[in-house]
Amino acid sequence: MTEQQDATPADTKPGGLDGSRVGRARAAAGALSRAMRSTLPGRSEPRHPPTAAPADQQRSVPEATVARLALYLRVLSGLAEQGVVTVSSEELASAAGVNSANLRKDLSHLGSYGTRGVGYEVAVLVERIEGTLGLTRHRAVALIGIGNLGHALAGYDGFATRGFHIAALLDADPVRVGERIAGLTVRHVDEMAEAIREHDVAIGVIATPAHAAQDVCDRLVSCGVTSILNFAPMVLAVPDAVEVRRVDLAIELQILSFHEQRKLESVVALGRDGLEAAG
Amino acid sequence: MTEQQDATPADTKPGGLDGSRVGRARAAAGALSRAMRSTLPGRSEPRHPPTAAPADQQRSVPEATVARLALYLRVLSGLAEQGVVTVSSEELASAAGVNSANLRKDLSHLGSYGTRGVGYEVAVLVERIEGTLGLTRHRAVALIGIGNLGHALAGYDGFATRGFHIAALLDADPVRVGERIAGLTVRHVDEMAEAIREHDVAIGVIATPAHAAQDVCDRLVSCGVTSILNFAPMVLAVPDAVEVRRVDLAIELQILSFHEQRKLESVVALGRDGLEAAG
DNA sequence: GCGATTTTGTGAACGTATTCACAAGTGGTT
DNA sequence: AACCACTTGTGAATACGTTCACAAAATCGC
Repeated sequence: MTEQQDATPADTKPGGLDGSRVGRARAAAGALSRAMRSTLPGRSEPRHPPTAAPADQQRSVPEATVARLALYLRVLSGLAEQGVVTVSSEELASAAGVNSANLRKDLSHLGSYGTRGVGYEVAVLVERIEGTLGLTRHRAVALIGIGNLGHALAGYDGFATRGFHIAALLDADPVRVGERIAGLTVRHVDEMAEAIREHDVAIGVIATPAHAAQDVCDRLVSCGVTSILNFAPMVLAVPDAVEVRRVDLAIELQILSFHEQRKLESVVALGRDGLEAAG
Repeated sequence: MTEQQDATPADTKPGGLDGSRVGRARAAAGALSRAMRSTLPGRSEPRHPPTAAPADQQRSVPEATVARLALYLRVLSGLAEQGVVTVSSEELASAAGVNSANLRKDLSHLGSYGTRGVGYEVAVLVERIEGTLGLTRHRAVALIGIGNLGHALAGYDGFATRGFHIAALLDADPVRVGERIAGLTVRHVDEMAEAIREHDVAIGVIATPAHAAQDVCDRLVSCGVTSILNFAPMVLAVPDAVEVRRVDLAIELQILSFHEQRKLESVVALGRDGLEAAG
């Protein structure tokens, strides 16, 4: 997965200061303002003494596991709807497309509640995973950039179904301001601060064109938003404390293209080898 | 990624044999059409003899590297537009949000063409990366499911800009068939086979509701498509030889939610520790 | 209650990915 | 030509992630 994985790149600073964000030629690395960082206690979470509290296992859930937990949750919801009460690691794993040992290890990170010889209770797992992912709290989302993609996202009900609700739609284009979508009115991006405060927004979703994304991102950060989902095809610079996840459609296609290419090459290589062997 | 990242899940096997896929009540993954698989030569690419051709370094580019190459390409295109001719690993890395050693190692996989003391020529890198990712070939894409998201994808110009072009739009809803979007007419999904043959489609993009996705996927596979980008919120079952990448918006939000949660907890923990220390 | 069977939870082995750190080139300057 | 500042390319070290394999529960049938 990866990829997607680190998300908190280099550089920082919202405001002007180092306006040379990516400057001319080389200024990319430019003056890295390391400001903030003040708090974070070291990030690598030393090992906790064996005296740690027994109940809260959810320290140190590996990143890769987190992504899969969300996936398990999806599969489990489906099972629950079908009235399935218990599920074995083997069943759940194959429905999620992962190795069952991997699944068990993942679940063990949240202080697993399975029963040997039986499996896991679907309801219990759902509850534990939701707790770990923080889905019991209701999280408000602001969506910025109401173009084609923004429209689609605003209308996407997959958000609402799991504790997220879109609380604000923002766009810079006066023509779009005032439009009503999915029960919300599009507001101007300059009202971002109010909108975020009003609805206690925790997550910003950027669906603007690339050229506007960094500015929108900086504004979100300065409003205190520390989690951003970025659909704009570019790398955002943010302070360490802000978590950015990028969804890049063109890159996904390029990765697929690579695999197509490789299949082709291996066919060619096989053919060549065959000829060589035969010649 | 993440993540996002493995994409070719567990199991397979065409025939019955291990019919016990996932059992009854728990039949989440249901009747998986496992057809095909016929060809694939073994997937794990044994080690090649040391006599391998010297020029084609592109065997064994690690998965994680591939994802980043696409990212570098994006950054490099931006630099090229700005007229930048050479770039150092440090500059490029920080613009892409990765470690510079990591970047150099990535580039070394494609038989790097940098100059010590100077850096890389932007144009050369672009060319090498495009070659490695197979972007020199023109790749036709079929998009299935023309709802909100499908519309947005059909209109997204980020596809066209890098060697991909949407060759067919398909939907199961007769109401949508006939609609014209971005110069294409929506055809009925039953015409998939013709459409794919006509345009030599290499990649399928699924933007249908979850309940239709597996069926569409099976059809794509039976038409010989071996690369699929799946936006439907579910795990697709496919033969080993087919590469699936999933883009799941709700899961992205849930991962962000987890990090929000963790920040919160660490604040709470710090507070508690502080009190304990003080008390 | 006991053995057969199932399935969890996890140590250990393995594999992949990232980062460090530095020798070896390169171009520019004197 | 000798030096300096810079930057690549890569071995070695480290970190992270997955899979294996099996002991330790748990249930069931008798």
